[in-house]
Amino acid sequence: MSVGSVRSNSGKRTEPKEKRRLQLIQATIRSIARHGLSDTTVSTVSTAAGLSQGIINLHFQSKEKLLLETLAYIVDEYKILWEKALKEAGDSSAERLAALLQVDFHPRVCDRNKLSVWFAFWAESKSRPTYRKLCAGRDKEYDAVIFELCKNIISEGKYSGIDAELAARGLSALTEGLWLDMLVNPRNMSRDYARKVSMAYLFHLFPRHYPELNKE
Amino acid sequence: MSVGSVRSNSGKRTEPKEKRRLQLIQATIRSIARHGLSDTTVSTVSTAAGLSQGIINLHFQSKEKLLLETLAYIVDEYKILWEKALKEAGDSSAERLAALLQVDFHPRVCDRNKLSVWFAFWAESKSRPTYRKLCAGRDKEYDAVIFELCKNIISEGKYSGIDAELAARGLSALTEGLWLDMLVNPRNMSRDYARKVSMAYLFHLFPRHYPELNKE
DNA sequence: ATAATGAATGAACAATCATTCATTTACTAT
DNA sequence: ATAGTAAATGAATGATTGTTCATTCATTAT
Repeated sequence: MSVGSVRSNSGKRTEPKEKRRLQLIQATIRSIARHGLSDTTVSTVSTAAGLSQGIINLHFQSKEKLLLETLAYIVDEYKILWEKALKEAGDSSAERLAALLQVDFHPRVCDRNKLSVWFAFWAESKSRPTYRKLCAGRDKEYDAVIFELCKNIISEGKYSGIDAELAARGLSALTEGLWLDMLVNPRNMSRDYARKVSMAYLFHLFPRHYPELNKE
Repeated sequence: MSVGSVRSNSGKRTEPKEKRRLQLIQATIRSIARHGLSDTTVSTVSTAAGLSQGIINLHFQSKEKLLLETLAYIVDEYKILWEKALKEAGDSSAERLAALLQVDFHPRVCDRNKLSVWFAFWAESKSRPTYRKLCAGRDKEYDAVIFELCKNIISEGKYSGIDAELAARGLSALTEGLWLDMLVNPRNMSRDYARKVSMAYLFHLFPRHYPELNKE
């Protein structure tokens, strides 16, 4: 993924390899969003990129590999974003958990084109183990972090009657469900409202840790 | 959908029209679950049904119409299930809301093959208005009912600091997210556990209405 | 039994798809 | 400038797809 010492020569007919690959991946995202995965063909992608038919087999060996790298690109971007958020967040578990949710509703993550890609691959993950494995990496780490944070908050706040795992699983499922609503029915679910729904859940779980949420 | 006065002649080579159509719809569900929507062809469906190639264009005019009717079938089944649950439920809003969640995690709804179909069409709904419209009907009614129930429970229980719409949207998003987890990672999310996550959410929202949930 | 009906078949067809590769084009080094 | 290298093209290819339809077959009515 390193761009390295690539000279800036945008618009030229021949671009450096990594730049073309990225361009094609982004064109793939747009094509999946516009036509759906079923109707995404080599032709729709290369047209979206403004390039020729053969370009895909030149830079990726096959259409299937392009699709896999497109999924990997989105998974990677998401992971980088929330790892960065964790680094920059404060020390308290409550802050760190809130920071994670900020990422989940960040414009770069909630972009409707990218959501199309997430759900396109999730939908086919049952029949394609390769897709599932790529996504499973994300889930495992992410869920573990959220679980730890919930556990800390519960013991810090001496909350009784809250199971950390139930709360954590609920939180991550809630996020996924809100993503789906934003994808399918964007008029009824904006990014900002989704964030509010998610924060309301946090407030009801841990009222003493998120008192300010009650006033929004 | 009325089977009417159809004589039972299972196994015969020529079945009544409605029976064949249902058989093909169920084969389509299995095919989408097994191969994904992208790789579901007329051939995979007819093979899954144990019938010949031409059968699909005979009973449905095209593959596209078969897919639409398959989605409509699942949407319909779900609607019938939760309308029936509402009729049979008690009068209190708390009971009625719990009854709805029971349906959401009913084996007939959470069947992994059917979840594959839901998500396959949701994933493509952005590019196919026809799919979105079919699903939108479900969402609108369902969300309205959940919202009303939440509103009633809030006023009954004099809960302060809970916005009914935030709670309702959260509840329906949570369900969808749990469905996704059951589809993508069934080992980590069973039907029973999903139900528990969802009930825990209810308990934290309305603790005085669902005291028993805290002991499970 | 026989004829009539229509459901089911599957080979054939046209369209669409991913992939290949000989050719063209652009950039770099000398 | 020129040769050499790499990138990009797009027509051609073979495989796959949805659809059609003449034929076969099972059931029903006479």
